[in-house]
Amino acid sequence: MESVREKLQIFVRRFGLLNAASCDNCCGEQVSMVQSHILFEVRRLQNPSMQQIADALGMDVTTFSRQAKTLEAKGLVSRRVSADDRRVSHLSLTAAGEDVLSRIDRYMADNIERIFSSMSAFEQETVIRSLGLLNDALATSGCCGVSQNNTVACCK
Amino acid sequence: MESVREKLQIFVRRFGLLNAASCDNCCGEQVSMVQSHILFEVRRLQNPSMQQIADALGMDVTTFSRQAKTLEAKGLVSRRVSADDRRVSHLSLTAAGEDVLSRIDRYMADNIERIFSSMSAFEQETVIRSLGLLNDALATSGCCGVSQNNTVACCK
DNA sequence: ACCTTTACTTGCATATTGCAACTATTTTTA
DNA sequence: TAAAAATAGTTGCAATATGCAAGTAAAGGT
Repeated sequence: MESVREKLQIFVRRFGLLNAASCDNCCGEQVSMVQSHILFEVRRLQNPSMQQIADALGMDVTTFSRQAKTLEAKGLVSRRVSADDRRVSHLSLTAAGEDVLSRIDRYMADNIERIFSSMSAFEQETVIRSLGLLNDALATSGCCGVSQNNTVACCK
Repeated sequence: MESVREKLQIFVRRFGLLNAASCDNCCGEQVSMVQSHILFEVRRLQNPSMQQIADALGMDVTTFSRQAKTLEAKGLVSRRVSADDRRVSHLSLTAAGEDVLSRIDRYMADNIERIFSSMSAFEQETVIRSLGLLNDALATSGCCGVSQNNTVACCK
């Protein structure tokens, strides 16, 4: 029998690969997979600081700093120093950045649609509800991305 | 409203982080995250060839070759040349490898239990069934890990 | 004013990755 | 059956990603 862990592991891996394929196929050399995750989060959390994004992605701020610089150089994000606190920089998508991200969106949406198309309407709804449940449970349990000092890395 | 894509993306990222934490927390310097995925697959596909594992993980064979060498050097997997075809090497877990993997298993199982504990029995069952549905749908759709030449990378 | 904390950046050393090119072993084919 | 093509896996190499330690600069606390 397949364990829950196994199901999760395999699902996550497959979706990760889909994600990678998405970067490759619709914006080729433009962005790497981490970079597409960054674009995704910049849009999701509106006007986030560097630290916020790094936390959301569970990545080291120093690594993030460099990736942000790269994305800025590519003209996909822009940076604005906060008026309140001049230490913090807020990132936002440029028009080009939004464009890249929406191409990725479209690719993912197509694939998700194809994936879901093999299910009945009822199944689809069940699956979507389950994903919501899982996300809530993950956020509540606070056990993802917990580092040794017990700081939660990602579950905002 | 949160889109399905958003739900999936976030869930996958969180689980990925949990996975990373799992490597860190229970076998620290021992194995990286990709390496734990490799151990996982070596066990799952019994006596797989190099190519098979690389395919399952959607990774380049050359990268895999090096990772395999590292894991062998660490004494976590062992390699046996096939009798049928002396080009292929089959990998298997050593006792040490099984040990590491089962520590990761335990860590993951604990976390998964904690995550699921906030749900009702009914919800748990729904979620687990949904994961099965999703995996089947992903495998059927053949859209994960499809590279430019249309070869499916992972959905065996 | 001084000390501490916070946000972010850089130096450095290491690890990961993919492509092209290589060896070794089948398999095909002419 | 000998030569050609395909397959499994390995290296060279150059690019990229990563994390830690140490730095700068700006707030905040006392």
